Parts: sequence; structure tokens; C-alpha cells
Amino acid sequence: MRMAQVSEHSGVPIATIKFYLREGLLPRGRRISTTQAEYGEEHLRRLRLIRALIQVGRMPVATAREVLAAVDDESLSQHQRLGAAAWALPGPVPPEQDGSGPDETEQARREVSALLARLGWQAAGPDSPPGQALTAAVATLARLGYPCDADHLALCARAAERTAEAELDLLESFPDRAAQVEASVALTVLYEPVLLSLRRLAHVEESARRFED
Amino acid sequence: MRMAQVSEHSGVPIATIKFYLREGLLPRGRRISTTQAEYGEEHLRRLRLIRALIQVGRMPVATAREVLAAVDDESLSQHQRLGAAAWALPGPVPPEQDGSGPDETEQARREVSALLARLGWQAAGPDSPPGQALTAAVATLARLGYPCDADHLALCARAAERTAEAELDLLESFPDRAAQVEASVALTVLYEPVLLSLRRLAHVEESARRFED
DNA sequence: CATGATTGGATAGTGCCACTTTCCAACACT
DNA sequence: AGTGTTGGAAAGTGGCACTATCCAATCATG
Repeated sequence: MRMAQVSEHSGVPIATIKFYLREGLLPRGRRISTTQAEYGEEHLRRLRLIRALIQVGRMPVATAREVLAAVDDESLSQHQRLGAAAWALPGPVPPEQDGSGPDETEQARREVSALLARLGWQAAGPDSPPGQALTAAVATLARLGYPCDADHLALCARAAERTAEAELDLLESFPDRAAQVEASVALTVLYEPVLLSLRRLAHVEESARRFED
Repeated sequence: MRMAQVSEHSGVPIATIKFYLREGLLPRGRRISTTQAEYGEEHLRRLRLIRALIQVGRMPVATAREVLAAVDDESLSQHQRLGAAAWALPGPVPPEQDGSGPDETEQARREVSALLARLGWQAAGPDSPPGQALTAAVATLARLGYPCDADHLALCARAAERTAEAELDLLESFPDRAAQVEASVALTVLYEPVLLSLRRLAHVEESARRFED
């Protein structure tokens, strides 16, 4: 398959494909001659994954490159590769430090620590990327004056636990480890808008029940 | 309070505050003289809300303006004002239409319709902004070859339902309707990183249980 | 009261970043 | 032979969230 065909099948402009090649997101095709290269199905899948990471996951190109590198790195453990997106995606959201006032971040870190202990989660501490992201989010809530109820958090965490099990089950249904890794990254990113939309819909529904005539 | 004080207390640069004033996100202060204006607590809170929407919620300035307009619009019903963020936030993610192949969007729309019917949700149809967002997300999943299990979706939806109840309870604990509306918008946006982080952590945890050692 | 600092506001500029455009030499097709 | 296409490199574009500069009016201080 030539680059033009890749573009046609994926809907991604040729110039953008060249850009991804240059940035190291998409591996080069097998060179046929000085001016031609051959691309296969795996390039198409990788291209769709790139688009998912960047457009749906709003991931910066540099971050996507790291995630894809982890996906391709066979020297990593399966666990590390599966977690690539989880570890790379929560770009350190600038904590918006307020010069004065109490340090909400420190308080939030303690709450997160307590929550993880209570849940019995040990694989990722409060200083892992997703743990830091959670801490930052809780701190932001506190800074705006909305305390984060620990019980409510635990409830949501349990729900997340159950959906994580279901998703891991789905992952294990894939034949080879490479496909599992790719699916893990894709599902991590692509399910987020699904879950957020469901939450919004649930809000609207519940609000209608309570406030609509 | 002068603008400099607002900047100091919020940590937002004066130039940025001026930008928000210009863009109509932050109401002008009460004019004291030709060159001075007085700002109050409500400006501080609004400023924090703006930052939350833009930086945490990654909302474009224009969208934030719409959300805040709905928040301030007392002619709307409480239900409509509470839903402002839910309706405005899912900016129409370009469906990344692939020229060829089956129309996954249409299929996704049917699935979403069926899901809403099964859940008994009637307040927001598949063509409401959050419904469209859900449809687009499901279609993207399908396009990448990851079918979206209806049972799994329903499970997540039930979980979302329960957390929505808890959050509405929290909202109703606020004294006046204006505070409720503001809290609704803030919580809608600020809880998202919390929930996504929890999901990531749950993934890491479950993956560690299955694949570590 | 003189004078320098500060204020709110208008205008134009900056930096980042995901692409896009342009150009080119080497092919492939007819 | 001639026309179109290919992959690649380099420079350009557009959008957007700020940010720097100016300005005239006003405030604060000696």
C-alpha cells in the first residue's frame, strides 16, 4: 500500500501522515525504491491509534510518542506496557498555586493516600502519574471550596474497580500480547469520552427528576 | 478590592484578568472613578470558576462564555442552568468521518438510543449535546474495531446514575439557587479529572493483580 | 501642589503547537 | 519522451490563550 492509499483508507491527509512519520509516531514503510515505500495494515491501525490519542485523548504529540514507544517496547513488562497510557496521559496539570493560603495540595495528598490505603490499592501510589493527577484534581476542588467527600470518592473508586475488571477481561480476550497492549491504550483513551458523556447524561436525567415540573 | 488585589488573591496575572474582562467571562467591577473599579468576593469566585473551566475542563474561551451566560441567566429554569456545563462542554468533536466504509455513527446512534431506552432516561435524547458526544465516542470505538458492549455501557451508566444522585444531593445542600448553579458547573467540570484518575488507578491496580510477577 | 506611581482599558504582539504548503529529485506509467 | 506520482525536507500557516505596550486619568506622597 502506498502512502496515498493509507491516506485514503484512513481519511488522514497525506501531509499529516508525513508529519507523523517525521515526528516518529508512525513507523516508516518498507522502502521499495528511492521514492516509494510500502505500508501495511499495521500502519493503518497505528494511524488510527495516533488519531485517537491526539484528537480524542487530546494528547500532545510528544506524549503520544512516549506512549507509543512504551507500547512498542518489548523489553517492558506486560503490566508496564498496559499502563503506558495511564502513566503518560495525565500531563502534570499546573497546580495553579495560589501564593497565599493553606497548601491544599499537601492536604489532598494525604486524602489520596488514605483513600488508596482504604481501597487496598498498592500498585500505584499517590506519587505515580495518575496518583498525582488525582491529588491535583482533589486539591483544585478544595481550592474552589468544594470539599471532596472521602466516602463518595471510595464509592466512585469501587465503581471504577468493577469497570476496570470488565475492561481487563475484554483485553484478555485478545489473542496476542501486542494486540492487548494496543487495545489497552486505545480503550483507556477512547472510553473516557464515553464515561464522561454517560455522567453528563445521568446528571441531566437526575436533575430533570428533581427540578423539572 | 482593586484589580491588583484580585490578581494577588487568585494568582491570575492582571493581563489575564483584563483578557477575561474583555472576553466577557468576568463581569466588570463597579466603577469608582474613571480609572478605578471595585471588585468583590463574587469576582474572585467567578475567576476561579473560569480558571477551572478553561484549565481543568480545557474548555475554549468561547464555550466558557456560553456556560457562564447560562449560569447567570435567571430567565432559564433551574434545570437548564444546572445543565449548562453538561450541554455546552462536549464541543462537537469532529467525527473524523472516513470517506468509505459503513456509517458507524448511524449504528452508534441506534445503540445509544437503545441504551437510553433501556435505562429509562428520557431527559436528554441521543441528539442532545451529551447524547451526541456519547454517540461520537461510541462510533470512534467502533471505527477502531473495539465494539462497545451494551451491557458494559449499562453497567457504567448505572454507576454514573448513583454518583449523579450523590452529587445532586450535595448540590441541594447549598443554600441559594445561584450557589447551586455555580456548584453544579464547577463539580461537573472538576470531578471529571477525579473520576478519570480513579479509573486509571483502578486499571493499574487490576493490571498489576493479573500481570505482575 | 508637584510629581511619580498606579489604575483600568484599548491595541497589538507572542509563543505554542498541530498541522500544511512548497519544493525537489527520483522514479513509475504510457 | 513526457507526464504524473512518490517520499522526504524545510519553511509557512492558523488558531488560540494569553501577554506586552501604551495611554490618559487619578491616586498617593513629600
